[in-house]
Amino acid sequence: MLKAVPIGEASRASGIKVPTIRYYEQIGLLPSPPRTEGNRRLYDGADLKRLRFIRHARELGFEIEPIRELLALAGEPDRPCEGADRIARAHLADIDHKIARLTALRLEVARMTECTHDSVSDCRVIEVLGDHGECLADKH
Amino acid sequence: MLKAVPIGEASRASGIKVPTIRYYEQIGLLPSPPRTEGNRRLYDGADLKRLRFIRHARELGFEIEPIRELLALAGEPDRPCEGADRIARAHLADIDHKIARLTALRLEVARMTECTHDSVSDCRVIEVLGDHGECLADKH
DNA sequence: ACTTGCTCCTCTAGTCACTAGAGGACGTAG
DNA sequence: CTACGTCCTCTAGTGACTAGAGGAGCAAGT
Repeated sequence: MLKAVPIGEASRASGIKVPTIRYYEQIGLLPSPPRTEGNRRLYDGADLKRLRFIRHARELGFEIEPIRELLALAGEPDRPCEGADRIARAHLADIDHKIARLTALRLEVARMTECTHDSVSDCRVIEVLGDHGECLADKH
Repeated sequence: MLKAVPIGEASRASGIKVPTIRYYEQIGLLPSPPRTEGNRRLYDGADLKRLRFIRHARELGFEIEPIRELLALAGEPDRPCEGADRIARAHLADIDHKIARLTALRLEVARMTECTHDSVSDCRVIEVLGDHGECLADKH
């Protein structure tokens, strides 16, 4: 309500790039703001708050659809906790899964790079990649 | 040289889906194999080896371009180690970077889900996402 | 010979979350 | 009045596939 700002300033205030803000509007994550006579978007304080919410959620690795749900839940001050909590827990499980997978990969790639490096034609990197039996785990 | 197989069998033997094999051929990761009179691809042992190499590298999280380089290096038995080792080490650094970032995210999302759950209108999930000051770190 | 069912072919378009660029209009400071 | 920055819309590109349409080849059974 204090003042409405153009998209560039909304971008600076939220840390979201200008084309990305327009993209969020296009996919309906952000409501279409009013325009000036010159057809330029004008964002108010609520829009900026929403943008910062989105940015923070994206930084935490939430995908767009969960963010859409979280925004809907944040909109109604009654019982947001169950739904929001479920989404956050699902995301946490996803993060744990990714960390576990990357840790397994790390181990194998590290083993691979333990190349004696003096030997020339028997490179562990190439060898390990070529020989499937060298692999520790195949799980996704 | 033992026998050439059609794409479906190459898929089963390598664990790479049929459309993906065709895609690899399209982007030049895999040479175009000879065809039967009926225009069907025929893969020999070297092709299957290459496919398994690619699959294993993909499973370890290598991207296509690094794999392309690794395949080129594997092709010449002289001095493959320096280049291959560099690629593998770069990938390892990338994995470490991702793990570090995910670990930081995990901490924050976990903190977020420590919701007392009895309180209704003050949900930590929504609150943390809305309030930027709650954030521990902003780094990418 | 015919049909059934599987595999194969090419081609296009869709995924996710943007990003880049073209080509143009507006707004303001000098 | 001109220069520059900001804004507009629209299209296409990214990576690494995946899905589907629409059709042809091929082997086995009737």
